[in-house]
Amino acid sequence: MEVKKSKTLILTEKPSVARDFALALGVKGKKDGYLENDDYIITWAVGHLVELFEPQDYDPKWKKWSMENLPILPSHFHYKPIQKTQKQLKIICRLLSKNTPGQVVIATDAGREGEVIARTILLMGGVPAENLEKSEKTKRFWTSQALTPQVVKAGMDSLKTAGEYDRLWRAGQARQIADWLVGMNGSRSATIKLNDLFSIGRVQTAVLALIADRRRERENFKPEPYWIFKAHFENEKGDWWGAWFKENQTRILSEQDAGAIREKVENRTGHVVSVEKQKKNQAPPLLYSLTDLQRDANSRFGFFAKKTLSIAQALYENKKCLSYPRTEARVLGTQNISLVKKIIDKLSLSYPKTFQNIVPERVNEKYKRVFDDSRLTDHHAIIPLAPLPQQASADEKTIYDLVMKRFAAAFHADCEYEQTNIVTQVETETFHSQGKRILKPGWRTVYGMASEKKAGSEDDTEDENLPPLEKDDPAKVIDTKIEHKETSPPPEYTEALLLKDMTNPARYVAENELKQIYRGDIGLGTQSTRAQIIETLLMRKYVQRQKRYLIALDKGCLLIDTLRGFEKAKILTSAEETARWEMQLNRIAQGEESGQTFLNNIKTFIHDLVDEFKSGKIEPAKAAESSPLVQNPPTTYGKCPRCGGDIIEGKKGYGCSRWRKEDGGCRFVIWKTIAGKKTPKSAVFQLLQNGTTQKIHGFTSKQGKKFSARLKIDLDQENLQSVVFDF
DNA sequence: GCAAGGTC
Repeated sequence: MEVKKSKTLILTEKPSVARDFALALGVKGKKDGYLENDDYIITWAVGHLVELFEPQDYDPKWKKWSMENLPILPSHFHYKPIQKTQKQLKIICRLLSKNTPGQVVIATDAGREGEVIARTILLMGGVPAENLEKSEKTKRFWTSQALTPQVVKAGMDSLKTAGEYDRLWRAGQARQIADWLVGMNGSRSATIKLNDLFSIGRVQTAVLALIADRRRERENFKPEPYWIFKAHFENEKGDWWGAWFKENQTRILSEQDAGAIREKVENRTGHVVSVEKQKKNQAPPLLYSLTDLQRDANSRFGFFAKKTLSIAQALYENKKCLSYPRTEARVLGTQNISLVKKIIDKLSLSYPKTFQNIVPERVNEKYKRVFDDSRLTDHHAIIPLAPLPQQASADEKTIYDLVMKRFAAAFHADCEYEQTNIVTQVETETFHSQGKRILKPGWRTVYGMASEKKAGSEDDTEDENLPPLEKDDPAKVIDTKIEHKETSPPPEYTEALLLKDMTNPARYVAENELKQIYRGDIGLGTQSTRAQIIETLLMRKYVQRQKRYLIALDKGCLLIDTLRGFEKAKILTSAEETARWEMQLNRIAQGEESGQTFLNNIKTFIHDLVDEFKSGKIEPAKAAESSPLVQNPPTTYGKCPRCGGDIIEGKKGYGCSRWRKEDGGCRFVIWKTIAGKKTPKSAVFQLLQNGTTQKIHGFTSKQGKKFSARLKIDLDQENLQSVVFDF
C-alpha cells in the first residue's frame, strides 16, 4: 500500500526568489500562485500580505477623529489581510492547511521584516505557534548570498528551527506596533489641534526636522567676510602658486591684513622651506547600495530617488540585467565568487574597454573589500547580471552604466598617486602648495580621467603638477592675489544630500557609545522606504521641490515648531532619538532587551504625547518669539517701486510683471548679477521693502577691483538701471 | 484622513 508522500512547502518573500528556488530544486509544475512537483510546493508572498488592524477595527469609537478618544492604545494587536494581495494570501493559506503533515520552510528575506512577513502569514494560515518551537515541522532558510542554485541547495541542507528566530519576530512586531501607535496618535493629535491634516511618524517627522532646520539655519545665517592671499613664485625650475597660511589658519579676517601681507612679500624673494612627497593609494569605491546609487544618480543626473528606484526595479524585474536593488549592502558574499567570474566573462564581451584591466587576483575571497560576509544582511550590493538589452531606454542605460562601471572598478587595481606638499617662505610669511600626480590610474581608467577631480575645497591650492622643487630653492614672488570670500551657510538639501543624512544620522549623535550608528548600520528609514518618505513629505505639503532642492514649507516648519514646544513630543524631531529607538529594536532581536519593556515605554510616551497635545496651548505669538515662523518662499518678491505691480523672478532678473513685449509697459528690474556678484534674494526683499540694502561684499569693478557697497533704488535712473551702488 | 515596512 502506498502512503502519499508529504511535501515540503517553501514560502518566499517575492516571486523572483520563488523562481530561484524552483530553478535550484528543479520544480517545474506551474500552478496558480505556486509551483509544485512531487517533493516541493514553492509559493511566495508579495512583500507584506498582512497588516495591523485599523483603529476602528478595535473599537468603532475610534472611527471619529477626536481628542477625547485619544490615546488609541489597544490591549492586544490583531492582523488582517491587505486587500490588494488577499488572493495570494488565500492561496498560501490553502496550501498551508492542505499541507499540514508536511514541512514548511520559511524562506523570506534574511532580516527583521522578512521574519514579520512570514510569521504574520503563518498566523493567518492558522499554523500553530508550537509548530515553530523545536519542531521539525517549521524551518527557516537563511542566507545573505545571491540565490544561485548552489546557495539554495546549501541553505536547504542547513535549515534552522524556525523558533530560533523568535526574537527577530518579536523585534519586528515591536517595530510595527510602535510605529502604528506613534502614527495613529500623533497624526490625529496634531490634525485636531492644528486644524489641518498633519501626519506624524517616527521616520517622516525626523526627516522633516532635518529639512526644516536647514531652512531656518540658512535664513538666520549671517555671512562673514574673509580673504585668501595667494602668491605666485618663480625660479629657474618653473613657477607655482602658494596659499598663505599661519599655523592652521588660511583665512585672513580683514582686507587690511591681507594688504599688509602683500606689502611685505611683493617682489621679494624667499625660499622653499620644505618639500614632502607621499605615495598614496586610493582603493576603488565600494559597490552600490540602493541609497548610494540614488545619491549618485541624483547628484550626477538630477534623478529623484523615486525615479532611480523604479528604473533599477525595472532593470531587475523586466530586463533581468541588474541584481535585486533594494539592498543596503555594499559588498558581496564569498559564495558569489563563481557568479562574479561568470558575469565578468559575459560583460567583457559586451563592454571590452571597461573590463580590459580587471585584476584577476581581486576576484578572490581574500579580497575583503568586495567579498565580506560579515557586512551582508538580506541582500548583497547591486551588481550587473547581464549586458543591458538593446531596447533599454536612455534613463535605464544611465542607471545601468553607473552600476556596471562600479562593478568593473571594484576589481581594478588601486589608483596610485604621489602627493607633494611644499611650503615656501618669504620674509616671515609662509605659503602652502599641493601637487598631485597620478602614477597608476588603476580603477580610474573605468571612468576616464575627467571625473577624477574632486569638488574643490575652498582653499584649493593649485592641484597640479609642481616644478621639481627642493628644499632651499629660491622663490621669487612675481604676482599676488587677494581673494574676497564669504562664509557660506549649510547647503540646501538635494535628495542626494538628504539620503546621505538619512543613511548616516551619526553626525547628529554626540556619543561614541552608539557604535552601530557610526558604522552606518542604523539610519532613518530603510532602503525600500526612503524614496517613499520623501514623497510623503511632498504630498503633505510639508516640503516643496524647487529645482533640485527640497525646501521646507511653512506647514512643515509649523509642525516641527509645535512638537519642539512639547517636552516629550519633541523627541520625534530628533534623528538621534529615533536612531536610539532603532538600537533598542536591535537589542530585542539579540535577546538583550524584552519587547514588552520597549512597548511599555512606547505606551508611556504615547500617553505623554497625547496629554501634551490635549493640554498644550499653541500660542502663535509665543512660538514666533522663540523661533520665528518663516514665510513660504514667495512667488512674488514684492511690489514694483515704480508702478506697484508684482515683482516676479525672471531668467536674468527680478522684474515687474507689467512688462510687456509689445509696448514695453513697466520695465523695472533688479538684475540677478550685479558687478560680477550674484544678487542675494535677501537683498531683493530689502530693496523692495526699504529701497536699500545692507552692505554687500564681493562686487568687482570694471577695472577688476573688488569692492563693497550698499544697493539702493534710484527712480531717477532709467528703468533697467534703477538699482545703483551706495558707497 | 493617520505609520513604516515590504513588493510590484
